[in-house]
Amino acid sequence: MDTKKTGIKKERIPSQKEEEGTVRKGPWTMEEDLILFNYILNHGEGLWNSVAKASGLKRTEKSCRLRWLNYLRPDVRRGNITAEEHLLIIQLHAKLGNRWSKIAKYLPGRTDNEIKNFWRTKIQRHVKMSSSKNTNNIRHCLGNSQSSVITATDQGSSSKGLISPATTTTSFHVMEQSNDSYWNVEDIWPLQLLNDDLNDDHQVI
DNA sequence: AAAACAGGCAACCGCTGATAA
DNA sequence: ATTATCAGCGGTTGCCTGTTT
Repeated sequence: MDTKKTGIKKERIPSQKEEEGTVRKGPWTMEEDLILFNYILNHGEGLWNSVAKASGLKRTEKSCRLRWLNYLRPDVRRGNITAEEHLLIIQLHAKLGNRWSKIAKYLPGRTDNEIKNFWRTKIQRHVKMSSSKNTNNIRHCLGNSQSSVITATDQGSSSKGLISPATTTTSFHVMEQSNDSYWNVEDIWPLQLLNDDLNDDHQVI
């Protein structure tokens, strides 16, 4: 999978536009960001096809949309995932699976891409590591629904009342105070790492 | 000091569902 | 009912940077 390790690169057939050199790819420049930002400021979100064309950017509509949603949008939060967000992601993932956009809705300012990356880099790796040394930890944690708001077996209760965007910050202390060895707190996550840069002050533009 | 390695993350790709014609 | 187009989603890739050897 990881071409960094395998050295195998997947061949990609360039589209006609790409071959003609009319579509730009790769990292966005500040100029492009400004153009897109100003265009959306003046014309509003949506109609990405026309955004891509009318703004004069040599980008696809998908690229424009992604850049806006993941980076330029004013309400996008920068900086590390907080402890509360971390726990919420774990809980929501246990319930929703890889529905990143759904999970993102419960984390204001966080993008599905950000959460997905976070899960893959931080959580999934730890789960693999800890599962190899203690396979039962996860099952034990998720099956023990008394102390967690959402569990893997909590399929029927869905979103009505148990958890919602308005109640996302509740109940984390309950889990942390439990005497049980939770993989999602003890194994996964050295808390101090996540609190390092909470006050980071990134500029969007 | 330099090379190799690994992690983090932005961006791309392909697929799917919704909607309009 | 069918087809075309658009928007959104999840998976994957590849670059950049920090760490280790």
